[in-house]
Amino acid sequence: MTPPPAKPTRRDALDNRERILTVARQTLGTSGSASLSAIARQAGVGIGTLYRHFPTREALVLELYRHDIQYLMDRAPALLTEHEPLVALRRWFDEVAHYGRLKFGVSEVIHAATNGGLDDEYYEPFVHAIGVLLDAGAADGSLKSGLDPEDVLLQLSVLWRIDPARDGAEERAARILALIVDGLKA
Amino acid sequence: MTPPPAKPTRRDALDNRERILTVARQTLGTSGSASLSAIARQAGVGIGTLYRHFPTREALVLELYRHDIQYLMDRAPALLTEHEPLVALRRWFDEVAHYGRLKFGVSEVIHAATNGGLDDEYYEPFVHAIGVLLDAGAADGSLKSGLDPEDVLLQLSVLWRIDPARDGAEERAARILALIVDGLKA
DNA sequence: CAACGTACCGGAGACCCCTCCGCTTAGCAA
DNA sequence: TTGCTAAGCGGAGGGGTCTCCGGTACGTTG
Repeated sequence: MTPPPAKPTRRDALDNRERILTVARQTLGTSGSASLSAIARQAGVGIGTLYRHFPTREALVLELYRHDIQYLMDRAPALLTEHEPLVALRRWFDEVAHYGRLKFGVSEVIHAATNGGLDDEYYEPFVHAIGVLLDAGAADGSLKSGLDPEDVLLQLSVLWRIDPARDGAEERAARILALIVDGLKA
Repeated sequence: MTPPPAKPTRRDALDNRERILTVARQTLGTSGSASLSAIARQAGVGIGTLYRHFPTREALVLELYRHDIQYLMDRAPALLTEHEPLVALRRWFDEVAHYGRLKFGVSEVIHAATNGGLDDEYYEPFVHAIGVLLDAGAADGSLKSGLDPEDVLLQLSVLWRIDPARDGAEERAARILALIVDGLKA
């Protein structure tokens, strides 16, 4: 989670970047699905400008939620200081699931991220956070050892495929998390 | 897995349908990503005609693999006659994973199917097949009881997100399947 | 303060998805 | 055979994504 990639130096460029982010926060934050062309129009910039600043839709959304994601990643070690590894793991999963359900759009993005196609500026910290939890669990014998964090992240990505609008979405997420955790236990 | 939905009655309609499927089998079957407009053009029909016959891209692909999918679904009860439930479950998972890795495009489709948005003509049999396996496992005590087949299908859908081109794709699929099965055990 | 190089702008354009609706024609009925 | 009619055709059109490159203006340098 390094600073924003290749911050523009010129003033107008920075202004544009901010305007785009402001508009995106409103539209993407609420609807979840808004055309990039519409965002560019509302922000008063050309479509080309938007794409230069944020090469993909994911890049834009990730930038919106940069801080939140950072927070989630930091929670992994924090939870480990408060709970036993197994509990910490489960709590962290819950928090991730809960967050993904709130902020529409993040789901799609993390989904994309787990595909590996994304710049791993976001992928790697995610894998790292999981790795920390898995290591702790392996150390105290509650989890299998030798687990691959990427495998687990992939399993987690299923959460984003639960339609939050449908009834019982939350329960389903909880059930699946329980299954995943059971599979990881030693 | 009922007969094709709403078979057209007129001859020209049927001809068009077949020509579309023939072209699709070649293009989608090999590349996996081909524009529907290109398929329509190659098949010598208007884009509107293609969309009338196959309302979505998934509908088209699913039609291509109808028989294969049917075969997979039938394998579930068949495996149960040859193996203990737990083994049958694992074997069936393997077959599904293996098949999905071969036929490019199926992945996307089942992925979409698991979203529920799809006509459940395909979704339901899938859930049913899993249900049969889960029931057998619950009956002999090797699996948890009360498992929701839809949950399991959702977990399985993660398989389609493993890039088959990347190294170690097969191993990763196997690892994840093992984790899933472990999570289902009693 | 002028002038210049380049970082950045912005929209036209290529391509795609999907819908809608006026036109065509297959197949039936007289 | 000759209508007739609705099932079916097909492409124009609206909206979207993403690229590319001629033009603009920022900030620096003399």
